[in-house]
Amino acid sequence: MASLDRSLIAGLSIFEGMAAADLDRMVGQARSARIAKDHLIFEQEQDAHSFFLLLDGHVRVVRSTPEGQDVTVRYISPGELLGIAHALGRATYPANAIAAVDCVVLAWPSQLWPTFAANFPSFTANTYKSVGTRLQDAHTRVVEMSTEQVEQRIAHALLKLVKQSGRKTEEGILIDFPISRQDIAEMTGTTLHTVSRLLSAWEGQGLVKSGRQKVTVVEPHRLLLVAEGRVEKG
Amino acid sequence: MASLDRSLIAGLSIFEGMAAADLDRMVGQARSARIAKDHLIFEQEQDAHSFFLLLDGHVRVVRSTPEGQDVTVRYISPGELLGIAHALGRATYPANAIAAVDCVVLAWPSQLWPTFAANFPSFTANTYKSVGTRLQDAHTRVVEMSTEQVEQRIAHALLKLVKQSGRKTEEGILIDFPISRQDIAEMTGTTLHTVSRLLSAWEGQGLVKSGRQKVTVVEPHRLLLVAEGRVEKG
DNA sequence: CGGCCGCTTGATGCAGATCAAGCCGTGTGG
DNA sequence: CCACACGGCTTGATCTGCATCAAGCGGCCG
Repeated sequence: MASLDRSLIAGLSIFEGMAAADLDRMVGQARSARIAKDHLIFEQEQDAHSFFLLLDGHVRVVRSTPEGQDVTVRYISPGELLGIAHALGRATYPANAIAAVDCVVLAWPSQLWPTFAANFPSFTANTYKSVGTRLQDAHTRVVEMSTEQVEQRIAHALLKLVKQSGRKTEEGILIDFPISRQDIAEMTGTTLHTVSRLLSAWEGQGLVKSGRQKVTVVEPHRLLLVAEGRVEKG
Repeated sequence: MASLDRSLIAGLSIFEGMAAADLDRMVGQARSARIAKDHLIFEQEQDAHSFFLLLDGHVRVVRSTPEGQDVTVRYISPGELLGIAHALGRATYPANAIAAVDCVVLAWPSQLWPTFAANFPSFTANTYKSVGTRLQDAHTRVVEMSTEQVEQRIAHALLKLVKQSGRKTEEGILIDFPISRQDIAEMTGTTLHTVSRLLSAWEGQGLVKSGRQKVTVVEPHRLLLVAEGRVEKG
């Protein structure tokens, strides 16, 4: 294994406020791994042996129901933690984590968590702050599902993805990993058919451009109007 | 103010593992308050000056949308913390907290949180464990809203309330605080009309008994079958 | 005693799921 | 290097669960 170096992680906001020596100590206990596209990083219900930091790539976190329906909980971007079940008092992973593209992660054994929590207070505080954000996000999503039409939910989902992983191109802002109609449906509690129809309609109005596993938002501002339900349907 | 005593809080699971002296230290910095039914304990968007422990009563936590629709995030039972925005890196409360009945709370100024977090590690760990549970609950709710019919969601909601605040009576298990059709609708993303129709139907089948702001689950086991969608409609 | 709040119940409408059929681009194996 | 199979997408037709609209009831509280 190539030796790991604190330069991998210094500068990530989750490590903000940590001394260089402490960063070295953390990196020293990590192993790195590459995960090929479409492979699992961890699996729902399984023993939460490790927690992870995504260094490169994009990860989809999916909860599967007993009936076999999948619901996407969130997408993880580089610099974020995942699989921190132990920090939240759980012994198993609550969902599947799937590499949306080839990924690189750092992994620590879960039993190190208590030591890290005791010795690296800013890391701990930063982690819980991000857990707080996730809790807010989850509640926001419950509110959206309770009060908004499908059209608004899909618009909100695209805007969230754009904010999180948008890359500027000459056509607009591209969501920077492969994402299918089905994936968007699983984020918004609808079907790929409805997503397809709406994207087609929006493409007709010049709001977005999209293709096979690819979505570019051309007019974020007008899409936001749709998301907020402040637009009449043509 | 009557003097507060650690016997108020010793024995609550959130304080498990704490020394008596530390409990005294925490209680010593709290003030207690009574909140009359239907009054706000804290308000969405306002400065999160305090966090609270519910000693007695029941609290409804509600997010209001800009359009004025309300979504119930959760119900709080005695022994639970609420308003811990600061612990999650937020400066304002994310929702309204409304006393469902007359309540008694302990309140601590939010600026004490960092001290508590530094000095009372088991309290901190217990708190984050319960935050973890809330995050799981929120995700479960997103999954339910994405995959289940209204009928199943309402059944699940009633079973959750029964588990959390059920009181055995001769007729069945009573949800132990006033809860209206509208309240249940706000928990499940539906309308009071639909809730009313379903409760009437279930009453006809002997599954529940209900009246003005009152629901008793007569046959939890059969209601669970409904919740899991394993029952054909008569 | 009267008004209001919580509840019930019928009638109607519609957003979006489901059913169905076919297209296109891409990667693969012959 | 081509064919073809498969995965992702589109688009029409139909169906339906639940919201919405509408009206009225009853009991609790002031």
